Amino acid sequence: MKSSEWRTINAMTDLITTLRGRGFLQDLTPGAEARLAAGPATGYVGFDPTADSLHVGNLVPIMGLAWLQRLGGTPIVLIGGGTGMVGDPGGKRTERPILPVETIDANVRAIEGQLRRFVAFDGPTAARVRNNADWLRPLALMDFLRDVGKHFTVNYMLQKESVKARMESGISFTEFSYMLTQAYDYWHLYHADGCELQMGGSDQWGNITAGIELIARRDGVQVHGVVFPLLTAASGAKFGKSEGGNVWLDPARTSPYEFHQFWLNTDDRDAERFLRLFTFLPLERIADAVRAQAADPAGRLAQRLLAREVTALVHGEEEAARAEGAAKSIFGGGEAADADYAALAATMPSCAIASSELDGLPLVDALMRAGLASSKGEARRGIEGRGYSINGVVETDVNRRLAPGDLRQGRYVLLRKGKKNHVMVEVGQHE
RNA sequence: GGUGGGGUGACCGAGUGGCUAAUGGUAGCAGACUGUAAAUCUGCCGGGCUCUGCCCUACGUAGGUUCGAAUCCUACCCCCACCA
Repeated sequence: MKSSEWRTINAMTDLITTLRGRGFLQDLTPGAEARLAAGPATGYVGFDPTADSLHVGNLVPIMGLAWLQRLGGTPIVLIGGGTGMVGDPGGKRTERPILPVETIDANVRAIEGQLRRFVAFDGPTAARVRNNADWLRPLALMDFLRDVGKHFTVNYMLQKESVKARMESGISFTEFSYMLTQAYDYWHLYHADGCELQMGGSDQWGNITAGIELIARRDGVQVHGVVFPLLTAASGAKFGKSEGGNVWLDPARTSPYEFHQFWLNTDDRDAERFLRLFTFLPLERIADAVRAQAADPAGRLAQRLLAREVTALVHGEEEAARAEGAAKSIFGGGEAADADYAALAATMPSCAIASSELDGLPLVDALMRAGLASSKGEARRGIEGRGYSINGVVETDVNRRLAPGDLRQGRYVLLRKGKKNHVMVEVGQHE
């Protein structure tokens, strides 16, 4: 993000205006707008520590927090190290597995690191990280029942969509109680950090309002909530999936190249919406890009801009440029020039193979190693269906074996599945 | 606790003794067409192999009947509905 594009506006009233203008506002509690117009607030968003990395599906709330800070507020990142042990019934059709405590703790640390790319941890509105394990795990059951449970009727809880949706398939008492633990989080952050705003996906509405309810009852204070729309791609597919897997922020899970490709492949119908949600670009700049896109759809300028910006935001300018260069080299037509191979290897998914193994390695095995096939049978069928290529040349021989002659730059072989999935096989110097 | 219904591949959902690795739909993957888009059409879609074929695993779990079982029997586990 270029510094010229950062806009620092102090009036907090702009938060709602900005969020609304960019499509973040699904719903907000009565009074939220007036409160935010009155001055900067401290607000929080919770993240589940169910994996050791956040994924693009988490980006909307992350951007929400970032805007909060840019417009004068203090962001709190709440990591659910305690609630992660319970599991939110919202959006889930079935009971969630409960993760071991050690796993959750490790995930908490990883996620915290990733969020540092989006919010500043210094300055007068420095972001704070809180882990609800700190107050939820020591919490005694009797205290919880008295201090939190007493303020809610089961009738109220049954009204919540997240619970209603599970009345058919069943819901455990543990997950039923989830909203109370989240309500308690809000109450705790209100007291410990003066937090007056909670943001989250629209599936969090019930949990957020439960927290507001708790604070109103115990303290007679009105706090606020804002929820973001849940994203679906125009095609109806789940947002944030690619090749059947999540698109992660962790470069070790999703390479910068793949990350860039994910955004580049955005449906035309989603491009504008995504530019507003996932970049800090001024709305006028986005409108320009959309106009250019309409004039020349094949140029896909909006997607290019989106991919460039989001990749830079998550992985840095350098990685974004590298991913863009790799895309150009691979999709520019023809086989990539020899000299490009080393550069491609730096940003694309890759897999290492010992030099002693390469000669004579069956292609089907190489494809498995590269993760481009989940079984040899699948690899064989794919080859027969003209779905795989080596260094840009379609391979149709099921019994094909790799040979030193396949190496480019002495150590690279580019395997491709379909049009878009590439893995750079890199031969190790040793062994 | 009682009565009834049910547990099939990623999901939904057929299938009531051999022709069933199991109909159909969705999702996914690949091919064609394109703009690395959408829509459409085509193929694939449990795993392995010495691959016009062969072998293994699979229809909640464990046994049993049978030449042969997802299909029949027994026990157990789990889910749902109604009643208590």
